Amino acid sequence: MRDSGDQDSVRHIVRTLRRRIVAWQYPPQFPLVEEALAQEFGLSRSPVRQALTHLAAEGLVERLPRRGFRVQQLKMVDVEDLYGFRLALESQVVRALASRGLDEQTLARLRAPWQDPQALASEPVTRLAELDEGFHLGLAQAHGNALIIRHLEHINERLFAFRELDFDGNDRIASTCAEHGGILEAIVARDVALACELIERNINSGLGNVEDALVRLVGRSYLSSTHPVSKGVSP
Amino acid sequence: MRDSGDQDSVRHIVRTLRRRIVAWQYPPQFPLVEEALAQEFGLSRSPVRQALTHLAAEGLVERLPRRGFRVQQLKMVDVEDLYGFRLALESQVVRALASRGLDEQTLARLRAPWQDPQALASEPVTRLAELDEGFHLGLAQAHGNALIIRHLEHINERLFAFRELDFDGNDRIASTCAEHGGILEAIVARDVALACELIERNINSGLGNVEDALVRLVGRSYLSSTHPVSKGVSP
DNA sequence: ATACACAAAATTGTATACAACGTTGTACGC
DNA sequence: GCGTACAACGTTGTATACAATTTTGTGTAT
Repeated sequence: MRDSGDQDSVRHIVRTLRRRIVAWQYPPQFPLVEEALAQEFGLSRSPVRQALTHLAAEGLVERLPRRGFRVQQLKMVDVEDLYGFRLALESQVVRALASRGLDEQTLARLRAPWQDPQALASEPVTRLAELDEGFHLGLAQAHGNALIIRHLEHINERLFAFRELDFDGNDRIASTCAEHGGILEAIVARDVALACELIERNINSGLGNVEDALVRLVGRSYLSSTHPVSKGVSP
Repeated sequence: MRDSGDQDSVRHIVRTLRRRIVAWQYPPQFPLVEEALAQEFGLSRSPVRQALTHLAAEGLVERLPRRGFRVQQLKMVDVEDLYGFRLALESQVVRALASRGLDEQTLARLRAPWQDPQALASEPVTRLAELDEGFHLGLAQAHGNALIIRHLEHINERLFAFRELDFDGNDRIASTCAEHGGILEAIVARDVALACELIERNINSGLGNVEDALVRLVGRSYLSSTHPVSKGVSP
């Protein structure tokens, strides 16, 4: 019976810790002590240390020279940077697709889930978030740049805790359908500028929703540090 | 006398190995054996292993489950993906800058090195590559997205071996001056579409040059898309 | 009470030991 | 000669030990 995995327990630790961190199961700045984690996973410090090194390279934890690893707190400015990064990648994808076209089959596959807003209304929020991720990732896969695809996946993982906030309001479903449909239309019409404009609006509305939802949900206290969550109250 | 560094030997190993790998001092697929590296650096396997884990996360080496680390070969398709990735980031940067403007001071600093093509002609190629990197990074810093900045820096490191190939031809200097000047002009004129178009042309010409230079230098066999870099003649 | 000095505890960084696994070379059977 | 079984070797994966350093706690002097 293979207990912890036939190949690598490091991967298991990485995955588990990553899921916990992005789901905010640790408070920000929480110190991840090697020995404690080793004991919890029933392993020694060696694989734990490797996992933490990996997570540090991913940016999920920070490593202080002789003081160990701490969970990296996502500040509001980080969320904004992530969305800006995502916007850069996706607008490039959409621009390229609009300029070189999209085959029927891919188009149909991307369009399918967003044809019927009525049906989507009864889906659970998690499912909506998955479909949304699938749409954006599908565009990137149609584009084909492996690096961009990988980074988009990573962004999705990093924003895991926020993905459901995007679909908070009910009217968000209808507008998402409209936006996705519009983007595909613009691509098919080979209208580069329009497609770019629409994806930008789509992503920015997502960011706006997340920001609003955050302020509403957790208040300004949780994510504040350098840049407070609030958009407006500067001295 | 601090021998290997006051804080972390891992960083030293990472930096050293990274420099070697991007400078092609190892043949592709070269196996990086922990014990051998440990002996070379005068350390034990633990820090070496951490360094390799880090490099694997960066994509510079690949890790085979129970068979260790090997240097990841840059195939032509990877170079293309890197340039595509870079294009995504930079065109977003330029678009944002063009739509919100650029202050005089930054503008002057970015423009300065490219005013006088004559003077540049006498600079060594390495210096030209540095200036070029400085221009593109400067734009990103003016934009301000920390993630984008970090990724651009990483791309530059990854493409280290190619950076001088870009300035192979002599007329490349003049055209680079023209292109950079044009980009800044478009930003100042708030012409988003033009700025985007120009940065795309600039980056793509860079990719083209690198591809041409590669084919000229090492032959098409070296970096062929599917094939690993094997110096030996294939059957 | 506060500040400083110093010792004790906790934690990281590194080294080493050992077991599990993969690879390679060789001998044997066909 | 060719293919397979098996042993010897090399390498990774994990555990553990020890040293260096930071943090914490305590006692004393001001």
